[in-house]
Amino acid sequence: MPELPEVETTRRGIADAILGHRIAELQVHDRRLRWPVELGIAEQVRGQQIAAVGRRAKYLLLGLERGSLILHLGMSGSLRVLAGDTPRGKHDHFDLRLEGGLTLRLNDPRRFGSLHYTDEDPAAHRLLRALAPEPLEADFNAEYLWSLTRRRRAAIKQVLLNGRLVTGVGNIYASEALFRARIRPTRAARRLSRPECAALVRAVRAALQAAIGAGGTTLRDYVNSDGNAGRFRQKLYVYERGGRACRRCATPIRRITQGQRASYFCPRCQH
DNA sequence: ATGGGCACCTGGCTGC
DNA sequence: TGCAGCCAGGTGCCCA
Repeated sequence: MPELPEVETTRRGIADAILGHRIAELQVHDRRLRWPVELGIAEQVRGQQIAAVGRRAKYLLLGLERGSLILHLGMSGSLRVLAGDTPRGKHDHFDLRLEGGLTLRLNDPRRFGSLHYTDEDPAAHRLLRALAPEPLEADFNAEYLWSLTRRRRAAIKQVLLNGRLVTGVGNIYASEALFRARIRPTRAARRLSRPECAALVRAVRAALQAAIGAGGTTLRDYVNSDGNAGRFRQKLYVYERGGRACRRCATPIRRITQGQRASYFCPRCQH
């Protein structure tokens, strides 16, 4: 599910409600996430105040007084801020109960999400330390993309999905960004010209920012922290639009498979 | 070093 | 209705 725009929408949606609140208790109802939630976490976070609500790539970071909670929504996770007495439902994994009565609850049917705690700088955590630059920051730029792609024989779509090279972009926005940059997903990364790298960087940024502005994309089950669907689906150019008319030139959008995942592109607009 | 494929899950949809 | 098969927004890890 969530790519960077959905995670960022979630971050913004929960920040005001939980910032400055103290953790009364972390109640883990179902430890079974991508990695089993470590039992000691509850003990470590109890009583700590939430000092920051940040994001690194698709990870949410809750900065506490003495450490950080690192959480990932996987393919199907969503976070809600709820009244503490809201009944639990299927696939609810934990409640971060706050003093004052609210609770931050994770629901994740497919269990690809995760929850970790670290006392150290979260950037040094094993899950975060090798991540590429933030796509909306200045160090993700044409020069960066150009130099890293020079030796890459892999398709540019695969490069966009490799979090050590580019972060925040998942299957939806990889196709969307490539459409905006007019580059075919199958092009070998090393064959991109400098101007194409520049265009792709701009396209990645534009696609992510537009989606953030619309509260993310809901295809099936994603909900924002307010329980509502994202509104970006209507604005997608190619994703899940196989066979339908290209919004730019009316040619039917094509669907192909790359690395066992769907890619969509316009055979006329993209080269 | 790079790249390809698999694994981890549940649920919804399609077609027989 | 039932059931098998396929597909889905992520990403760490193993192997060649």
